[in-house]
Amino acid sequence: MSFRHIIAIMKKRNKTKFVILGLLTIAPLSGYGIKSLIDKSITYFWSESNGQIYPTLNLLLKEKLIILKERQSVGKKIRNIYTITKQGTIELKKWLNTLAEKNIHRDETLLKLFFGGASSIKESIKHLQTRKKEIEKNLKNYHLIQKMIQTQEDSPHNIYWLICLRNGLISAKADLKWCKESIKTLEEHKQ
Amino acid sequence: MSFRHIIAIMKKRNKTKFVILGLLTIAPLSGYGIKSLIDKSITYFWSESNGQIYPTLNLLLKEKLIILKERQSVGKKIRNIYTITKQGTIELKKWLNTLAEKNIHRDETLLKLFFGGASSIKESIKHLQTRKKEIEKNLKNYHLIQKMIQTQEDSPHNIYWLICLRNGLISAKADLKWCKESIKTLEEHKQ
DNA sequence: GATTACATGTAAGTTGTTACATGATTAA
DNA sequence: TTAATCATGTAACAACTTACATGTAATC
Repeated sequence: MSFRHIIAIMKKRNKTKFVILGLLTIAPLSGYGIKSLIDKSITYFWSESNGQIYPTLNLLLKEKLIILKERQSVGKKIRNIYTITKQGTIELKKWLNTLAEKNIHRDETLLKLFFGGASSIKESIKHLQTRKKEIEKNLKNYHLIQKMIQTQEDSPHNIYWLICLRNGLISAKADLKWCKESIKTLEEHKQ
Repeated sequence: MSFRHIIAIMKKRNKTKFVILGLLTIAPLSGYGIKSLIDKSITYFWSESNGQIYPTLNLLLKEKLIILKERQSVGKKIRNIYTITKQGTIELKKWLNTLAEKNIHRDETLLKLFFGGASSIKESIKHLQTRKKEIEKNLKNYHLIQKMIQTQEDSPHNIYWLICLRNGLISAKADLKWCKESIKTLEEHKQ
């Protein structure tokens, strides 16, 4: 036990806090609603689990960054709807205006391809084909989301949502191109 | 405390193990060598910290998937060089031939852009410009790595490394295009 | 009558990073 | 002589997932 262990270790940025605050600027939501919204919208670049959401919700309540707007109780069913507070929007804005940390992305498919020499061309092609299918599925979904955003009434969020969506579209298309090209390269190499 | 907590919870896939095994198929390496090689090669799609590498190295020794090939001792300096065992290559191959888990990628920049409506156009453009600079830096590095691989003698790894590199190049270019386009969109929206 | 969706929450784990300690060697 | 690089390792934490418990309400 040395000195360094006594002094406080650098606080980690709990991003779940800001994801929740951000979503509450769109509409008041329950914990369940937050999880569903994440899975329907930002899931392609961000995800959260219930084990993160519910405890964070209580933390935010304690810090007065959100408040319980409504507590529905039909029979024994409980439903908590939260709203962001003024202090909450201030904290969110502070974080939004802060430089993003360098994002560390981990891609298991690429890792397996990198070590392809220790396996076989056949297996590597299989990984690429699985990836290809996944991208094609995502692409279809992106198009659906795009229509949904474009047909809804104008909101200050729309421009930002379309930008994020466009990132998904462009990246997916590029990745797809790479898949096709790489499958071809490996197949030619086989002969 | 219920039954579910007594029965073993599903084992997690320790991917650090396979990263190390994979790198040892390229050459015998020390812990330090492994860390350096990761930072010079696969860092764009995979990273590991010393806190993961050294304990895993001892785990792999215990499981006999690697062996201590050489123990250099000049003065008091210690240096452990590890080699992969036959059993190690078998385990690696097993993992390589297994479907990759769906990769969850978390992108803080996109998250901040998604909530841009709670901040300002100016701040959102700033995030995009930071991203743009980062990609441009990466692109330069990709070109350097590409030359390095292409000028070195032919090895069974080359084709796979070039495929991974090409993913970096294609993705980076697509992302850069998106950055430029999005900056323009937001700037036009300002007026 | 069974399944799915709605709804909240936690225990127990795994995974991963950070910030050090320790000390040798090499280059400016 | 100072700084950087080489080299191994760990304590303390933060972050995150999984697999449940425990219900209600709606729908097929």
